[in-house]
Amino acid sequence: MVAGVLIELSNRNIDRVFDYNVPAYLISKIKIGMRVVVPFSRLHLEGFVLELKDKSEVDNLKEIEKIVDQDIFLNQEQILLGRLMKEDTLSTLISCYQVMLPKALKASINSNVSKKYDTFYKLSDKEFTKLNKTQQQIIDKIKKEGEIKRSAALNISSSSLNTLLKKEILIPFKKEHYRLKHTANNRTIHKLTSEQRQVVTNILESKAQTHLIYGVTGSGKTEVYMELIDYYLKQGKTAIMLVPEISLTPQMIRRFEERFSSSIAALHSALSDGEKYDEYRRIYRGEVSIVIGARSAVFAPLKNLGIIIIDEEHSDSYKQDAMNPRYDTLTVATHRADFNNAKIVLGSATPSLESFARAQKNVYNLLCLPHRINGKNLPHIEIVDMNKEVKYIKGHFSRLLLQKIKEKKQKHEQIILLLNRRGYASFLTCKNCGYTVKCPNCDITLTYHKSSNNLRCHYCGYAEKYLTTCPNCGEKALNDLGVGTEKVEEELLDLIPDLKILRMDFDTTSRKGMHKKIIESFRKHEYDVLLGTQIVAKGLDFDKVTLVGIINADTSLNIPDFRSSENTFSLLSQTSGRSGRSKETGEVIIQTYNKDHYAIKYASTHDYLGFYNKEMSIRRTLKYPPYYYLLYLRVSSKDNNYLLKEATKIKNTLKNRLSATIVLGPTPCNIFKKNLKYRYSIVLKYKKEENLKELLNKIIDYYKSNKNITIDLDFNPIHFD
DNA sequence: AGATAGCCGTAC
DNA sequence: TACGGCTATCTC
Repeated sequence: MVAGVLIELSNRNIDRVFDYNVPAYLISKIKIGMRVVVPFSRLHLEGFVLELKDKSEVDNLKEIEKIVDQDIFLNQEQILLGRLMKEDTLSTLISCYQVMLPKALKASINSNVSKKYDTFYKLSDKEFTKLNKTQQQIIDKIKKEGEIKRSAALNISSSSLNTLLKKEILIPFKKEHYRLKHTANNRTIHKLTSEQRQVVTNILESKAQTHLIYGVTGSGKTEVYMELIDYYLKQGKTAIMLVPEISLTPQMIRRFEERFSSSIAALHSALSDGEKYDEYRRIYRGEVSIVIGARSAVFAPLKNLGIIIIDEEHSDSYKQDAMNPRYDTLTVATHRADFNNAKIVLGSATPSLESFARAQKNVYNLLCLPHRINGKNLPHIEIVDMNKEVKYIKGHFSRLLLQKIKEKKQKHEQIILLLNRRGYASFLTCKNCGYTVKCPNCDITLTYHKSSNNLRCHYCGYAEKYLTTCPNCGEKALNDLGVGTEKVEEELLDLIPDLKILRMDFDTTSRKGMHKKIIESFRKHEYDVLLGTQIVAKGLDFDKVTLVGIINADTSLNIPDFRSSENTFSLLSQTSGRSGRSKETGEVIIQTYNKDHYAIKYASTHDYLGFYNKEMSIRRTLKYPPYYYLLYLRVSSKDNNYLLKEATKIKNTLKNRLSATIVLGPTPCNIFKKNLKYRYSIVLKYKKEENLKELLNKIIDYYKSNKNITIDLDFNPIHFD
């Protein structure tokens, strides 16, 4: 027997099947989708078996060395999905398969991610007489429960236990235990409002594949999701529940565990490799029927999928853009829905323009939840014009915001403050000559990290010591111009000394489990204020929060990105939505220097539709999504002259061969130099272009052996750097 | 990715 | 003619 194996190296020259003989002793074991180790050139590499056949066209085949994992391998659906993803993204096929499996499964690192076991005891069939009281206790317990965990038996008596073991009355055995604990459920079911019920019924009765729930913050989307999932579980099907980031998972998991008796698995980046490994195997073995997780959970190998829910669908975390394959979660979900005949439900208070436009065109089924479930109105939003306030500003705070914070504290209510750090980093600039400290490898400003007191490059990891003297002019005038949550916390404490402030940002949440801790202690009202970056905008649900303050609404407006208005609108709306979710009506204060900007205006009146219409007209004029598709093509090389020459050649080829496409560039990338390589981008705008992928494949093929130039493709890009 | 074979220039 | 550097090719 011969196996066609796809090798783990992600290189376009070898992104195809290589044939190997299957040794006799593996013939009965080997299956398509299994990971195997094969000799390749002088290397021993892992690969996936994609074909099994009688003979090969090639002579002198080498042999498969071993099977990596007898139990976990790509199923038929995943094999197909990989091919579709390759077509979608033009990435290597191997990279598409690699994202589907947690990296802990890889043979080379498998050695330190092992299964964990507990020791249990059960009764042997040995006759026994004469037992003392504690021994009898142990025996009784085992008779009642069938088996007993070692730790439980030790609670009774270790010496009695040892005697029983010595007499071989008890036999020890090992049982795997999964690292992540999932708390038992209490079947808490909230009764749906009639509005929620209607949405559920509509989705279940509709023939559409994809549904968009446009529901204001606090409208109870999660209850709708759970009700839908419940329906499919009762049909014997399974469900995937996707959330944007880890920040949402603990809360979501808790609510799901309170409701469902079937087991739930969690998959997200905050899990250790071991935990991921365990969770993946639980899913694979069919021990769970609901998977909750971030982007990559869309690949969860659940069988008989009934529904995929994408919560906060506007979130940019659903696009993988830092690495190949640059896939889009919704596209993957659609392939899986096609395969399983499943439904997709998107939900958001601020749907992406792309999704809402599709809903308007009836490509998606549109459902609305216009009211909050607590019956209260959406919070009242007040805009503070910081231009007029300028004389009175203390630190970053206007008079109104400060006064409101004091007021709420007095009433024992809680406050969330958002420091909008999108497009805003902490960096050092010389007051004397204007010099900013940059990375020697990448053309970007180094970011100042207070915790480690050094300057770090965001892109390549380069770090250098914190400077005080300017290397350019020699003056002691280097200054930290960025604003971090630490600085704002200091300011606020100066102004209101007895305020209890809890910070939540990348630095405070990077340690494992910290995120959950912060949320829990704020929920217990151990603090008055939760001060954080974007992370506080999403999905958090605290009863006592009645004031949300947005310290600086503007920074994200200034990013050179066609989506900056949309992102700002959605950030403001989402953050505002954290206020007044329970008994009290909430308040929101937005501090801005651009009070007339439409994103801020529409956000302050909770007018999604108004924003949508305005933004759509701009997108139409400027030929941006959803009117046009975008492709971001980036070329990079260490040789700038050569690169520019080749980039121009590529641009001309595209321009000459594509009739219905707008070709822009080549332009130096926002990060012109990264990791010692220069970068240019070419942007394509198109609606329908039959030959696009064929042509792109030819271009990629032409350069695939050229080590001096790298081509990256990103369809429907989110970031342009 | 990493090894190798082929092709050029130039150094002695 | 011998060696180094560059590039294209190959790995079942």
